[in-house]
Amino acid sequence: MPKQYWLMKSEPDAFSIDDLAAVAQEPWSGVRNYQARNSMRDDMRVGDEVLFYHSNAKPAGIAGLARIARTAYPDETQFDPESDYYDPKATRETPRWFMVDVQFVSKFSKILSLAEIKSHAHLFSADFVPVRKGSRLSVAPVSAEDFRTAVQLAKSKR
DNA sequence: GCCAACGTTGGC
DNA sequence: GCCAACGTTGGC
Repeated sequence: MPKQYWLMKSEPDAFSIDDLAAVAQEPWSGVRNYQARNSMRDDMRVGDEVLFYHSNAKPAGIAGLARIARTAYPDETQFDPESDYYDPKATRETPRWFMVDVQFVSKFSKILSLAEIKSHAHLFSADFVPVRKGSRLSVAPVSAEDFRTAVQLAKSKR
């Protein structure tokens, strides 16, 4: 399968691009959306490239790049009654939620804000998640073209 | 804090 | 299987 591209959202108050840089690699636990899970479980491959998006941030936008370092395996937090992400319907025999490992690649010198992305919406496909109204997917596929465009835009900033 | 958009749940 | 109610996401 050719390399694929993704956008993954995180609230920087909880886990930012700086946090990812500090740990180098992180299990992406806590995803509790079926579409996002299916993308991680079925489609992500080691080496896939990721736009790391800060949501609920000032400003919101793409903060840097990451890559997939490990394919999907069961998210331990679903089995932990103490966890916010506990799922009583999940069992170790039939886990419901999966996670991948995400590895830090780079932090943009300046965040590519959502406002900037929208002001250049014509450069992106209509499917590009940040320009799609009301998109709430925490993990979403991105076309190779949109990925490249986002990286170029970010790097053209100073 | 507001609220639109969207996903999930559960009654029928 | 439909769909209203509800909860959450996420930009502003």
